[in-house]
Amino acid sequence: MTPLFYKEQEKFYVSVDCLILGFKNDKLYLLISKRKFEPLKGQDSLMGGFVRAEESLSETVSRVVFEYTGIQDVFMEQVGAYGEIGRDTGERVVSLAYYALIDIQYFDEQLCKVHDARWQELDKVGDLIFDHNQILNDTIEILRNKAATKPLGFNLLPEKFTLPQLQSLYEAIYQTPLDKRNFRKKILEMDILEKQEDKDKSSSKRGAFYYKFNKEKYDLLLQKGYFFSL
Amino acid sequence: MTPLFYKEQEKFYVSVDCLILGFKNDKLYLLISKRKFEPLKGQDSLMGGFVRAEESLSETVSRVVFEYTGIQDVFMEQVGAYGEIGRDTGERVVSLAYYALIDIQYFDEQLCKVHDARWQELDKVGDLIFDHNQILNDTIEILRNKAATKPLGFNLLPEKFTLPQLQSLYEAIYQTPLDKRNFRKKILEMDILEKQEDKDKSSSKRGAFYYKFNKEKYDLLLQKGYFFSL
DNA sequence: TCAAAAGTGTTGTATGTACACCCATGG
DNA sequence: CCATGGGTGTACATACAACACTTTTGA
Repeated sequence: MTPLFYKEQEKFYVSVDCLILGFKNDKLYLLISKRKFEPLKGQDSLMGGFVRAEESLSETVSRVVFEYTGIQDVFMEQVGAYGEIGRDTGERVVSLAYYALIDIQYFDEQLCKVHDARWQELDKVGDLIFDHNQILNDTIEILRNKAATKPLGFNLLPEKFTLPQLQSLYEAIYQTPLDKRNFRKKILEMDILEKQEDKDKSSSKRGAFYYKFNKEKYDLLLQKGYFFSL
Repeated sequence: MTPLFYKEQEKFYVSVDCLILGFKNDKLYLLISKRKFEPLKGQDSLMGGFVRAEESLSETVSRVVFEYTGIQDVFMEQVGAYGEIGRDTGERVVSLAYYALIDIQYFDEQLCKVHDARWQELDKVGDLIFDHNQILNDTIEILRNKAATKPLGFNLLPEKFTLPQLQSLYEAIYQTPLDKRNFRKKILEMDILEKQEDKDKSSSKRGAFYYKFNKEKYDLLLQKGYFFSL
């Protein structure tokens, strides 16, 4: 069955490393865990898993994300492939990195104990194993570029969110303060948000109106050659 | 030596697929070849090769690019990983795609016969095997985005080039005509080109001055927070 | 009543875009 | 001497950046 030419080739372990990102308290957090096996057992690590024969790469990512968060159908994108010979000090492993953006309210806190995991502020992540810090840096760069031209951010927020929340999310992504009036003007002009009638009173006495992202409107605008930009 | 946990995992064939791009006659060309082995022997395909145990991924790419072009030290970047289960109809192969930008004057034409390869206009590439058309589309999108913010284009030109040449290159990348005066103003304002004293008279009687890209100047400007944009 | 966060417009500046003519030269 | 591609500047429109006060309401 397998053509001869293939049989002469080497085979490799293939894994995925997942950068699971969440947003709370106006800050971005990365889920990291203590590695469960040798080498470097007990060190901080991204969430990972080996690809199985019956899985596509994205299925592996979905499995890993579900295993560590309890959430399914999350937004994810590929960061890249990492294949230096000595990157994994155990064996040669080619790793495909993906980031996943989750709505942290659905995160199953129990799993932190199960996996010895924790949420770490994105800009305070310390040393990770192997090339995971490199992967993280690459991810942050990609995330910043993508967030400016694609409406990724909404994946990190609940279905209903306020404009101050949305603004602080983008401030966290870009690590820079944004002007409130300019931000609101720009996002509202895009006409992809729907104002709700109720308010979030959890962070002020006056309360801030909830909004919803309208994906249908956004997709329609896309077809008309419209480009998101924040 | 190999930790136990690894041994329980599956291994996979890992290959690289290279999108080798060149620029001539004011057009972008992709190098494609007839596949040399089954399945789909004889069909149009990207340049590819299996990763070897003693090679990093980028070493594999360098080897493949050299094998098919005779050129070393080319500019290359990763496009992504392609790992659907049935993407390669022979066996399961996880493929890492890279694009390489070459100065086509150094291309070894002999190799076309050796590998049954040819240069195909980028916007006239027909059906390729497996998911190679998908990979090509992804590459074009990445290339367009990168070319707008990084000085990639110079990798496709000789060391000395003219502004009309450079403009037609960017027109080929973006598939849109650019205004001559605006283009020249913008690129010259950046102060990363060095005007030479001699002219290229091959395409006009008057002749167009040669310019060189000054990488040192560019790197210096980068440190000062400068951003390339075309 | 007051502290704390939500909400609201205008103006100047910079950047991008559109546009037409003269120049140099080889044949 | 003329056809061909190379080279040049300005005016207008649009997008971006800076900036301060009023509103609401629970404690």
